[in-house]
Amino acid sequence: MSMQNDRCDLPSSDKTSAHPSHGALSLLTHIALARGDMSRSDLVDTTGLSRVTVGQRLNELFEHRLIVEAERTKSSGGRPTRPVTLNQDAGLIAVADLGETHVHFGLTDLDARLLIEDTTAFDIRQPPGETLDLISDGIGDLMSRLGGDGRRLAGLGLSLPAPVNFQAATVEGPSVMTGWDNFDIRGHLARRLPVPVMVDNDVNLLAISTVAGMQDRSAQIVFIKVGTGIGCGIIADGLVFRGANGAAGDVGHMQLTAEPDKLCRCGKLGCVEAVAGGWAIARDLRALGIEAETARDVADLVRQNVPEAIQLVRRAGRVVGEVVASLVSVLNPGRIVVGGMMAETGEHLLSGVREIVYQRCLSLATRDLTISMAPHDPSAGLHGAALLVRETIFTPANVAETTIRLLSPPEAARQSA
Amino acid sequence: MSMQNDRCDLPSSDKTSAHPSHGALSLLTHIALARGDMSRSDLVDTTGLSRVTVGQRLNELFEHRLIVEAERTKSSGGRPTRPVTLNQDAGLIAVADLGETHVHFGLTDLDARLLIEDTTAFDIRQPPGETLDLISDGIGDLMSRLGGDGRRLAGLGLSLPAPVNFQAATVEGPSVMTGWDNFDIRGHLARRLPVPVMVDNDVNLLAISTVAGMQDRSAQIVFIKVGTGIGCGIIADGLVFRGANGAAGDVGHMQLTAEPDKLCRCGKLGCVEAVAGGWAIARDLRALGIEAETARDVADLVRQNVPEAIQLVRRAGRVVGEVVASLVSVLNPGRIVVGGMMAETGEHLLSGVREIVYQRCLSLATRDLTISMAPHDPSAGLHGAALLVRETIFTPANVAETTIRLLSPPEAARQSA
DNA sequence: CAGTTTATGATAAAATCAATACATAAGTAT
DNA sequence: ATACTTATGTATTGATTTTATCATAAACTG
Repeated sequence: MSMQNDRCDLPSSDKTSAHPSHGALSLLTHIALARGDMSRSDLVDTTGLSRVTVGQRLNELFEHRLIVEAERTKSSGGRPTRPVTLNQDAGLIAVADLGETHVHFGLTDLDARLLIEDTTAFDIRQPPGETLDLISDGIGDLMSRLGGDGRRLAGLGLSLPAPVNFQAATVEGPSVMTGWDNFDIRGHLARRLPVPVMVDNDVNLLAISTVAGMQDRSAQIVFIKVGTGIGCGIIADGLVFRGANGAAGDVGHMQLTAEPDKLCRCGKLGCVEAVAGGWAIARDLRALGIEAETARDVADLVRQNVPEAIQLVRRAGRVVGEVVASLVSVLNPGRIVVGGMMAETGEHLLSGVREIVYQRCLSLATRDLTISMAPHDPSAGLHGAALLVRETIFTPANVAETTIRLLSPPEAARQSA
Repeated sequence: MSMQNDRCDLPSSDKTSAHPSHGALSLLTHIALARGDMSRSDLVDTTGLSRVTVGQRLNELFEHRLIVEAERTKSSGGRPTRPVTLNQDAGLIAVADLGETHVHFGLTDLDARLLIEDTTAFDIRQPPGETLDLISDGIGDLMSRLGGDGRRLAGLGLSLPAPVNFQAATVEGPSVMTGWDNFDIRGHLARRLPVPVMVDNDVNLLAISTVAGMQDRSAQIVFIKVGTGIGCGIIADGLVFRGANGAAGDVGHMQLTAEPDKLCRCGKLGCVEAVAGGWAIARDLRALGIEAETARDVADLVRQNVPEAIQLVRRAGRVVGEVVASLVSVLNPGRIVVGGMMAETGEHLLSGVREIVYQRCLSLATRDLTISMAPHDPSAGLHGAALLVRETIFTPANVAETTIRLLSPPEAARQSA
C-alpha cells in the first residue's frame, strides 16, 4: 500500500513493506482467534474473501513471520489442507498470578505455553504500587534470562484474587487486596512495561485455561475453585460472564448451608465459605485439637488419611454441592470443573458435590452434566492469563498496534531471510 | 436524490435491480441490528466503509424501500445527522405465545410493534401438531384481516412455557407440554407458514422485551417471572444465556426454602415453587378455607386486601428473594425485573425480595443493583418473540433470504413510485 | 497404477471500494 | 446575520478484490 513501485520493476528488493496491510491484519485476527489451525480453505470460508486474496494476504503475513505453516492433518479424500497458524515465537506474553502469599510470574509464547517462570514471596497487603514494581522487575529479569532473541513483549496478563472491573483493569470493591480498590494498575505499569495490560479475577482465568483444553469452544462451563475461599468462573460460548461489577461467580458468601451458626470472615453468618472454605476447615480441625493452619495443611491431612480431616472435607463437599446445585439450576452448564486446593484431595470433595447436585437438580439440567476435577496444574492461572492476553491483542481493534509492537526492530537489524 | 433519470437513459427502466447487492445487504444488517437509528456518519464509523460506499448502498436500500429516513435528532454543534432506520413497514412478523390455557398470537411490524392480535383457548396437552395448526390458521386469519397491503411475512416467533433447544427449535425434556418433547416444530410449520421459525422459552422472551426498553443494551439483567410457576431469563451484553440444554434460569425447583415440607408438583420437597408459585399460594389459601384456584385468583385476593393472601404473597416474596439472592451472587446482574402474575400485586412481593437480597448479598453485588417490577404488559411475550425474530432474520447469514422474501412480489405488480 | 477428489497457485479482466477534492446543507456560537 | 462546525452528496481516479480460467499438488479409490 505504501510504496508501490520503488524504481523499476523488480520490486523484489523488498516487497516486504514495513508493515502488513490492513487486510492482512484482518486475516491475522481470524487466524489468531480461531480455535485451531486454519487452512487456506477454512479461511476462505470463514472470512468470505476470495482464494486469491487469502493467498496474497497469507504471503504478506508469512513474510513478516507472523504466521507459520502448521501440521497438515485433515485429508478428506483429496489433497490434504495446508493449515497455517500464528507464529508462536513472534512474541512473548508476560503473566503474573498474585496469590495470598506469593506472586507467580512468567513468560509465555503467543500460544500461551510457559517458557520461563519464577515465584516470589510477598504480602498481599503491601501497597499495590510496590507489588506491581515487584512484578515488572521480575518480568524484566525473566526477559533478560531468556536472552535477547529479538522477541518483543506483546502484553501482560494479571491474575488477581479479587473482583475485577475488566474494562478499567481495576480491582472493584473491598477485598483481601486492601489498597487496590480502584488503583490505576495500567497507569502504574505504563512506564515500566509499555504493553497492553489485561487484568482479571483468578477464577475467571482458571476457567479460561480449562475451556482452552476442551474440544468444544462453545461449551457452557463453570470452574469452581475451592481453596482458602470459594469462587467460580462462568464461561458461555467462549465468553467469560463477568456481571455488572465483575462480581459474577462470587459465590463464597452465599448463605445456603444448613449450618447457619458458623461465623464467616466476611462478618456474616452461614456463608458457604465459613463451612467449606479451606480456612474454615482448618479452624474446625483446630477445634478438634488437630494442627492445621492453611488450606494446604488441610489437604495434607486428608492425604495422610486423617479421618477428621476427611470427614470435614466431605461435609464441605456437600456444602459446595449446594452451591453447585444453585449454579446448575441457574446456568444449566454442560460441565462443572472443581479446582483449588480442596479439590486436590481426590474424590472426597467431589463425591459430596455430586451427591447433592444429582439430588437437587432437575434431570434436564443434569442429564448431560459432567462434574470433574481440575487437573493439578500450578500454572493454570498463568496459562489463562496468557490466553486472555492473546485473545485481546489480536482483536480487530488491537491487531495493528500489536503487530507494530511485535515487528518493531529490537535494536539490531533483523535482515529478512 | 430520488429521481435520477426517470425515463430517458436506457438502462434507467429500472436501475433498481431485482435485488439489493451483497454489500447493501451487509449494510442492512448493521442498520437492522443496531440498537437505534443510525446516521450516515454512524454507519461509516461502525462499518469501516467509506462515505461514498455507504451512500451508494443506502440509496440501493432506499430504492427497495427496505429503509427509511428517521427523525433527525442529534446536533452536536453542526449540521444534524440524517439517520436512517429499517422500514418497519417492509414486512410483518408473526408471533404466538402459548400459555397454559390460551394461545395469544398476533402480527407485528418489523419494529416489533403489535398491529393486530387475537387469543384462543386451547389445551396445552393437546397434540403439538393440532396446536401449531391452530396457530398457523390464526396467523393466516390475521393476515387477511389486516388486508393484503403487500407486506410479506418475514418470520414467526413462538413463545413456549418450557425449556427450549434454541438451535433446533424444539422443546427439551419433559414439561407441562406433554408430547412436545423433540417434536419437529419447524418441520410441521414449514408447509403452512414457509418462513423462518424461532422458538424460545417464554421467560427469555420477556427478558428480551424488557431489555429492549432500556437504554443500555449491554446491561446484565435478569427477568424473573413469578406466576403459576417460577422461572427467569438471563441476559448479558444483549445475549440470552440459555445454558447447555436451554434450561438456564429454570429456578422454580431450587430447594432453598426454610420450609422443606411442602410438596412440589414436580414430586420433590421444598422447591421454591412449592411455596412461592401461584399454584402453591392458592393451595395454601384453600387450606385456610379461602376460595382460590389460579395465580390470578391469588392476585385478585391480594388486590382485595385479603390479609391471608397478602401474608402468603409476602412470604412468597421472601422465598423468591432467596432465589434472587442466589441469582445475584452467581450472576451479579445490574438489574432484576420481577414480572408475572404474582408481581402484579404491587409491592407485596417485591418488598420481600428486596429484604432478603440486601441482607444476603455482598455489597459489591448490590450497590448498583436495582430491583423493579415489570410493567403490566400482556403482550410483552409477543413483543419479545418479534424482537427475537427481527434479530435473527437480519443476521448476516439470513439477510439475503429475508430480503428476497420481503421483496418478492405478492402477486400484483407493485410499480415503483 | 490410473482416475478421482480436494487443496492450492498463478494470472488477467471485471467489478467494487476507497481516497480525494469539491460542493452544499443545516445546524450552533457570537 | 456571519462565521464556524458538522453532515452529507458527487465525481474522478487509483487501489483492492473478485471472478474466471488454467494449472498443479497430494492425498484417496478401486
